[in-house]
Amino acid sequence: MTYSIAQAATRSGLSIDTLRYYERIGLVEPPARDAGGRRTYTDEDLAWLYFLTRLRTTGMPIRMMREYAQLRHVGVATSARRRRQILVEHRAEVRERIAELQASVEVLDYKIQNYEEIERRLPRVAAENALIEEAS
Amino acid sequence: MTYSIAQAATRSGLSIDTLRYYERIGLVEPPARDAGGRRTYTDEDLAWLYFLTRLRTTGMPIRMMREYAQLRHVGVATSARRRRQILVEHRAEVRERIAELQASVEVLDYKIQNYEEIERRLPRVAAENALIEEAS
DNA sequence: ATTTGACCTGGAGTGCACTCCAGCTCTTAC
DNA sequence: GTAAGAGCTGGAGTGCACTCCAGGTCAAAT
Repeated sequence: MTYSIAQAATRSGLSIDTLRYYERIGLVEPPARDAGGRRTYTDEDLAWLYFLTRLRTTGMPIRMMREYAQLRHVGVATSARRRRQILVEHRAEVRERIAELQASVEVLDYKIQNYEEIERRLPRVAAENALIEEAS
Repeated sequence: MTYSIAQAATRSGLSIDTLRYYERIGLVEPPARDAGGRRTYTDEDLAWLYFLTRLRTTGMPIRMMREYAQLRHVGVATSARRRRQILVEHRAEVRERIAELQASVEVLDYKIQNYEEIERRLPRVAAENALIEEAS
């Protein structure tokens, strides 16, 4: 089973242009072509695209994805360690990022609570609010 | 107590250029100036900068931060509701983002485990690895 | 008095990750 | 056999969020 570029785009959630762009910059190996010169993506290609979208979701910069991508082609024995290392380091960064976001959610919670208090008082007293506002 | 732009930069974690940039685009009110025309930041200014960095951390686009920033200056009564709404919506997005990242961490965990298995086998059999690799 | 260093302004430049375009070819349906 | 539609290429353009720069002012230290 193979897929046209349009199908690959739909299934991967990337745009057709992005697919070609990723190929240009060496993030994906050029897929096979059909008789008319059109790209044909395999399930394996799609699996790699899926993994790339996961890495992208986590904010991994393209140049790092490219390093990883290119290690795939130098052979397992020589690069498995390095690839694992990249993922382990990146996972640590993602975990930090999650912690940062959780801290930010707490700040948002606090601010939102503050506004709720303001709104509860608003119908009654308007002058007070400047003070409440300042304290937030 | 007031702070020079260099001090404000250090304390907020933003660069001097970014501080001036934020002012230009209306994210922060122009701070007071000293006799020589230099910016002097108050603790209140710094508190706002801190909150901005929290919003930035969560990936809020600058145009939304600006909408929020500008609502601060139209008065509490008229904008508290809208501001709360912005924060509530944004908090929902941040929570979604956290979930996405957690899903990605799981994918990373899986891949990393796979590499660990490969590495355990590597010293013994090299030919096997291509197969193991495929399966990942 | 002059040198040093921080700060000022308006505007240009940068890096990233796409996204769009013109002009072309190739297949498919009528 | 021709018209429509999908895909092709190389290259230009976009939006975001800064970041840097030239040329100037101002205040404190020597």
